Amino acid sequence: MLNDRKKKILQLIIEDYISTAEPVGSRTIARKYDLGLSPATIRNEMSDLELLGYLEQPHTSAGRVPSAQAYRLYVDNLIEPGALSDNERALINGWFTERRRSLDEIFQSTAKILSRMTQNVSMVLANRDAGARFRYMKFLPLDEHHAILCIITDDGNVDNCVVEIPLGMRPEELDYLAGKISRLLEGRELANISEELLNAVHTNISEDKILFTSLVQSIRKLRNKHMEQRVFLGGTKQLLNQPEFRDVEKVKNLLGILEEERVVRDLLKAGEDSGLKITIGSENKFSGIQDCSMVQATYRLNGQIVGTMAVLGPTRMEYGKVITVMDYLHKYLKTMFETEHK
Amino acid sequence: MLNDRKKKILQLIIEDYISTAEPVGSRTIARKYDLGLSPATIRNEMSDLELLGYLEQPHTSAGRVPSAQAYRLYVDNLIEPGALSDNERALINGWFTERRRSLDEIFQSTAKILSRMTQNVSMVLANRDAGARFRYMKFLPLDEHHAILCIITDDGNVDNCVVEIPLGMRPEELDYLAGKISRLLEGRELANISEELLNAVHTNISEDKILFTSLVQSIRKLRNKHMEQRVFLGGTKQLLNQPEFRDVEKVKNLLGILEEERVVRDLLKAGEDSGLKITIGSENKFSGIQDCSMVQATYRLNGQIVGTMAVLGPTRMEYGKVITVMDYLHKYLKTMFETEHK
DNA sequence: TGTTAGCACTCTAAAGATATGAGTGCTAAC
DNA sequence: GTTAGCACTCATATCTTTAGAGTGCTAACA
Repeated sequence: MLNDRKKKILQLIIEDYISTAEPVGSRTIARKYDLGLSPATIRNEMSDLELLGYLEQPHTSAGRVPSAQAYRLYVDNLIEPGALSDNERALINGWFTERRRSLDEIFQSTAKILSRMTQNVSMVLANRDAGARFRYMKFLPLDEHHAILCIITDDGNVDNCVVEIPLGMRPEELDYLAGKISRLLEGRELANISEELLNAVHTNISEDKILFTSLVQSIRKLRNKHMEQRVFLGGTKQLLNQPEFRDVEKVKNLLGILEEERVVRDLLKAGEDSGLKITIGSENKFSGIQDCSMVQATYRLNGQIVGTMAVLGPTRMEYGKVITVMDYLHKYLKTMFETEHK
Repeated sequence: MLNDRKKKILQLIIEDYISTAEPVGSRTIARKYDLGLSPATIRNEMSDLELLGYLEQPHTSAGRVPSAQAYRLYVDNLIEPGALSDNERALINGWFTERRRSLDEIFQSTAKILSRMTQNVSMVLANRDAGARFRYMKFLPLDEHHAILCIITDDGNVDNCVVEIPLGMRPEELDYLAGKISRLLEGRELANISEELLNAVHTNISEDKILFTSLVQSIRKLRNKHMEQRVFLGGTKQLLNQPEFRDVEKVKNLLGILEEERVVRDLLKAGEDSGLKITIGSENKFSGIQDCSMVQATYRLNGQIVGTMAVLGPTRMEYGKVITVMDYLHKYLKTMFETEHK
């Protein structure tokens, strides 16, 4: 479609615009990059590129700005995947080791790093071990009326909640109950502990109806809690570094959207299927961010979606850098998870 | 010191400035509020107030703006504690019931409500049950090499972590160990489980040195985790609604400070002793927020500090409203905690 | 046929000039 | 003690001018 020279010029314009945020003129290209062409020639080419829909002019006497179509071509064909500098790599490693006690903190760190490295807002959607299996449950006595119900999954996670128990129930009885239920649910993926199964548990055992209703309720609650997807945001501050958000109104607008966890969740879920997804400007169907671009990467472990991370920013985004960073983070997380889960 | 008329005029100026963020002129006061005085008279009074250090002029032909000294007088003497409207009360209750499964979520909601109601940044420092007592510990078997160590406190909380155990150790042995340690620590406030005590536990029991070192380590870790103070922020978005933060640079500045959890923690800890503390402008010793005011309230349960909440904003802050909201939240949280802990 | 120098033209953004108006301080009269 | 009147100040808004970056077009050149 475009000859090599046009492509080259377009690429330079895009990259110049990405780094300066200023409309790019023919002279700039001629001066900054040694193409062996005069401004006039470049001007002619730019004129063509505009006609083809790749460039736009904010006004007659400004330079030109890449269109969404140009960015699309750029990320699909022109982009050259870069590598992180040793410095950056060290920075990332440092941030990660700073805090990483729990899964949540790892995801939070991921969001933070992503935003720091890309100077944009980052979002991480963590699927809490959807594949975890029920191992067993156990009661820990608390006082005469209460015990703590613990559910242990095969990845070594414990979820617990307080349940009410009938007065005078002995520990052995509780152990017996726990064992009975455990045998029914053992080895099940939490995701597959359906309502039907819970109901089956309920009817199957008839020792103490009232206690059981509350127990099944608690199991359900813990199951949901364990499976809950969590959203982590990063870089609402970096946002302010982007010239596009010099205007406070725009910032408010975007922050308003990000504040709604539900919206962010939907946004991320929408792009979860493909490994790497880049949405440019109005390609995105969510209102309010149609002048933004989003780069999203979804990661799996044994086929299961572990999480999805995304960077949201102006269409003028360092796509190459973003992809490189995400790639590095992916590898990092991968080894981290694999050693963790042995 | 000031006669009643001066006080009244000063109060009106402060309140007008708080609500409009514009320097207040003598005519405005005369027109808006029916004092039975002409602008000229008010002008004379204002001139006096300026001489006394209560008012400042941004420039000759602007109105006047209250000084820090004026705000100090205002919060100490002039302020009239308001009441929340039914509407606001309903709003708060709604936000609280929206999510309140865990302690953390309650504190997070508190921060959110505080910022929404006051249109300022809010901070909540939660002392995780400093008074909780060790009840007992228990091992939940996981696999051949690992068990989950659970520590149960008298408030029904369970903290857990995975510990490595020697191959072939039987559940009964683990139970025996757990019992032995539990007897040593039982009834102790977690805060009082000192390093010495842990060392005593360590030397006291000589069954399996290596296992024990790791166990004591884990207990220490869980103790620290349980006692960890947590910081919750709210309303970084509301910040942008304040005219003082129309300038993106200022926003960045403040957000930069709030991003450092350590700084926020120190900031809040500094004002923890008194019940209600209002710091105006440069009264605050922390750099970067010296053109801001902070209203902070610390709450106790049985003498123990449960948490401290604060609102940070421009010196032009609705002090009355902030205090009213905090007061309401305090009562709300109090009943919530008391019913929770019976 | 592709490339380039030259030049008139366009249009924004910065700089400068002018006008408006809110607010003050002071004086003199009530 | 209060107030009307008036000159004065100064930030802000508006208009005007200027400078400069960039374009499109034409004509000449390889």
